[in-house]
Amino acid sequence: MKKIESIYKDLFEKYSRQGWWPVTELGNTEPTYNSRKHLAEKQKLEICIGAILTQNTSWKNVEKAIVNLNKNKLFSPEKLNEIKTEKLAELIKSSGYYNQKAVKIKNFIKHLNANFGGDLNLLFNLKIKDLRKELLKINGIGKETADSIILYAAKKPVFVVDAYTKRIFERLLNLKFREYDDWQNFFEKNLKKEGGIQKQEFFAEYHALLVEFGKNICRKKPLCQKCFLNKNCPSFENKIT
DNA sequence: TACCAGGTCCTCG
DNA sequence: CGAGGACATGGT
Repeated sequence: MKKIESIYKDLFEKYSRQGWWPVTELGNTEPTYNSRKHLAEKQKLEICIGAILTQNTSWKNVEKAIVNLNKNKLFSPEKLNEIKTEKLAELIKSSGYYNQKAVKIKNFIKHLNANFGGDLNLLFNLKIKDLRKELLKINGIGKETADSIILYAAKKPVFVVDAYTKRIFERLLNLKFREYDDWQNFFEKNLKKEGGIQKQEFFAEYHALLVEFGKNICRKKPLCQKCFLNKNCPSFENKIT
């Protein structure tokens, strides 16, 4: 078994299923973790907005913003189109960078409405490559945010690379790439099955597990003593604990 | 108190 | 290109 496969196995055995992406059940206001097989329109939009809100921000702060948006029934292309940027910024304040993020959300909605008639399914019908290109046209959506949307809202198999992913594999495998796409290619090539591409569920789970591991153990200042993967970790052996 | 969090864009050199 | 800065709240 490849190292990145056994790392997944160890993480899953330790943390079990993460149920990403957290989404609000219809009628409620707070997002919950509970891998849904099917997402309502409203929930897909919530994931897109959530992906923007969580840029360089802890999820707890994003949750408060999502609750506000839910209470105001704003997760619809029409409502988000109508609301003033300043008003939106106020509602998402807890997520930080709120002025920028309000503009980013508006940019996303404008693009969706102008080019896809406000229909996320129409956008998500694009092939992965085209969908990614489309999302990257929007000012405020970078590669990680685009891939999160593709993986968790459109439910297509892409490997999301975030700060945790890079940090964890730099330490665990001495892995280091300059470009985001090089990181992503590494995982997608090495996690490909013989029969074809890996399942979306697997990439979704792997990314979520890495976040959990990165938050609890492989922090910026890592807790190597507590780490259940330190056996073959070069960073641990080098005493960078 | 200082540091960190599920990044992205813009501006320089 | 690629480094460096701006954006900002809330938790530890």
